[in-house]
Amino acid sequence: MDSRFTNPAAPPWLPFESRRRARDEKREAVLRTAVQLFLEQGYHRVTLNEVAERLNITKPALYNYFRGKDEILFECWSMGAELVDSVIAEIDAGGGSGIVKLRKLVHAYAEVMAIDFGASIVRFDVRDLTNRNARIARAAKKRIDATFRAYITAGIADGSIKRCDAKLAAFAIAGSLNWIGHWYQRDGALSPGEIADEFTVRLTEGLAAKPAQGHTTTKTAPVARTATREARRKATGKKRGGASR
Amino acid sequence: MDSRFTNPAAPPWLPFESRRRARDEKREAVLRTAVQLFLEQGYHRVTLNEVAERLNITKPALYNYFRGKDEILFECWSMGAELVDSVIAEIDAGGGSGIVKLRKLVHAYAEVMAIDFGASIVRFDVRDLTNRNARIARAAKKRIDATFRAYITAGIADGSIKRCDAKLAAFAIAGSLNWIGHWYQRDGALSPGEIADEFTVRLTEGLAAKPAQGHTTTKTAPVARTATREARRKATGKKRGGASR
DNA sequence: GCGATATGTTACCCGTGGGTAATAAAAAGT
DNA sequence: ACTTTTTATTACCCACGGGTAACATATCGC
Repeated sequence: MDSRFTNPAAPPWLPFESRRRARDEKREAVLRTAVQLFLEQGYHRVTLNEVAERLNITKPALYNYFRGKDEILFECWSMGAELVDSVIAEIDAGGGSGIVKLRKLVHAYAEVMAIDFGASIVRFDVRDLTNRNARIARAAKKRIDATFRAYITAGIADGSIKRCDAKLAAFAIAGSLNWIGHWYQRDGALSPGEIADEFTVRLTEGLAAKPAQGHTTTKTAPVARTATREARRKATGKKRGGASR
Repeated sequence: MDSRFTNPAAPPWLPFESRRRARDEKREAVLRTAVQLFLEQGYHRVTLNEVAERLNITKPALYNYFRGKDEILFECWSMGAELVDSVIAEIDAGGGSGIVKLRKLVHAYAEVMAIDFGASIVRFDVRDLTNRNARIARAAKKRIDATFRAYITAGIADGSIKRCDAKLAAFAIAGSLNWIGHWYQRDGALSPGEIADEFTVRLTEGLAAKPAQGHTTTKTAPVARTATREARRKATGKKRGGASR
């Protein structure tokens, strides 16, 4: 079997092979490679030469797809943010009490942390981004935190969650989940599913008004990329933010 | 009142003032300044010139106290690790069931995360250290994690904590606490004490076998620097690790 | 007071790595 | 088949910042 299909980050530029794949595929291939390297070694220790080398191209070729290193970082980050956004959108679309929504969020968020792009949300340093992009990133993080808080507040209101400081409870839960992004590794003993299941009960058992009503088999559909990205992709190659940098 | 006494990181090199303070005081002043800058801007964005400037000296002067930037980083990290070590030592010295020890640890650890040196344990990237120091750092982190796990295991054994996966429970709790180091800020709405109190109940209420026996007023003495550092300080200026770098 | 040691300073080196021409070679359009 | 556009390459620039050498000046033991 061709390793290009088994290796998640295999580059479409295999030497001496047809290079006629679509631009977007290549762009994403860059991001997949970059996010791996960034997580592995840390943004500052990864050189663009290194990224390019893994893709069987050279550094300047990257500039056909991105305006600079920091934009690659931001796009990786963005991919992760979209994962979370789609998760939240789906939960909001569905119904349920506060505690049910919270449990869904905890479960799905835990799984996102086990994905490279997902982990990048919490492991990348927003200070490495341009001012403009940093603001976007911070706003997104704030929205995510607000969602945790909203579900808890809703749960207290509808009686499914017992009285507590929603702000601190959200911090505690989100912190615990974010930390997964720092210790999880694919080849570890725990699968993303196991981690998500365990964290779902562990992080909410103290909050539930009732001792926990049987197993929460209300699984969210496996995280998938949405189409929201499509639109923005077309804007590539245009000017970068004004007051940034 | 002289700002030197109110500002926590005021340098002892005030211009045109007597510079005859002890070497160790200056060394620590460097660390206090460095840790602040590192947390504020991130290790890679802080230049040694900048550190020196804040201390009213010049870059090469720093090399009288440290062998290089990474050693400064490690020593900052080390200060934090000692805070945790002393906390654990104190708890181990005292008695109590598993849940009591765990609560003490959670409370004290939360407070450590609100201290610059404490936050540095979780916010600095071990990959910025030399191989030798990175090993030391990783080992220390492992010991801390093992302590959380040990208290939980002990609690399950003595019946004060209900059955659960000790490994994942420890990850959940430690993650939540570590995350404090990422969001806490001195000028925020929450005081370290409030955070510690809230986290102590929030993170252990789900684990306790009994619904929580009144307020846990078993406060650990405020975190203080131990004397263990004294010995090592004397070794300064000697050769650095062999296979490192 | 006087040499030895500790602690600074100024001036410099140089490796690193992001970013940019200038240019070649495919792909695509017509 | 030809031009045009896209995509990649080779060769280079240069700012930045960690680290060092050579030198100046306190401080201290005696």
